[in-house]
Amino acid sequence: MATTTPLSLERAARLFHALSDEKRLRIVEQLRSGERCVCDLTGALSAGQSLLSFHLKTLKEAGLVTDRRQGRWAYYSLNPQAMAELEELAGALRADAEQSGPAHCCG
Amino acid sequence: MATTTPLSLERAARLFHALSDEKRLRIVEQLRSGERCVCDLTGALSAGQSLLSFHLKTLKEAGLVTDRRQGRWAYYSLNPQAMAELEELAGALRADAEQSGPAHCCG
DNA sequence: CTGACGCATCAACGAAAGTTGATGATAACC
DNA sequence: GGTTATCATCAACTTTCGTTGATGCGTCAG
Repeated sequence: MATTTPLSLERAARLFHALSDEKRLRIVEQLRSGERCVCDLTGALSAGQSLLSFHLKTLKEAGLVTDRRQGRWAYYSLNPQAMAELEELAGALRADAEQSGPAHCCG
Repeated sequence: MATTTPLSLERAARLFHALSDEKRLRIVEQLRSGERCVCDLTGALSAGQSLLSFHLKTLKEAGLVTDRRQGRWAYYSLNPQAMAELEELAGALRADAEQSGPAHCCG
């Protein structure tokens, strides 16, 4: 069996928080099909450029996206490693196979 | 190929938000090994009873946990269905296999 | 019936997050 | 060199969230 990763709750909270906003999820949805520049995203989400920068920064600080500068454009794309980490995390939160019964309360 | 689920971003944001707090993650961690009453959790997290009720309500409203009343105790446990939904969601957010290339910006 | 226990709910507060508009930095175009 | 386009950053504001202590409700024990 694979040794379960340390499962840092602080890290987990950061990842989940970055995905806890609908606009950021829409950004991720856009990036699934490849990298996008900010101006593309403002169009797709019909949101202000300033707001997009804010959300992209949040996603970037969580490690979920990476950015690449080319000319005057900034291209953002998903970080596959972080997405894998997320999926692994979701699996790690599931209930144990062996339950410890209803248990005597406040023991 | 499997048809991708509707993937409601509103629902996804709700789930992720419920898990975006470290204390709530600690609650989930506790519940992985079976149901617990509130007084057990206050001990495990060394947090006030009022605060626990607040976080448990957040988790419950997101559908991640269920509660059962017995006598004067309230037992909380994980909702396996929601945990599965979470894992499925994490998988659905990964990048597509076929990328649409760097793309011409602002097309 | 009375008092103690377990829990939810409420009000109040401070902290953090989301939003908007303005400003500034860098790169391209004329 | 001056102008325009793309994007990041900042200040200011509003909303939401997390936290605490007090209050209320139901349940068990004496």
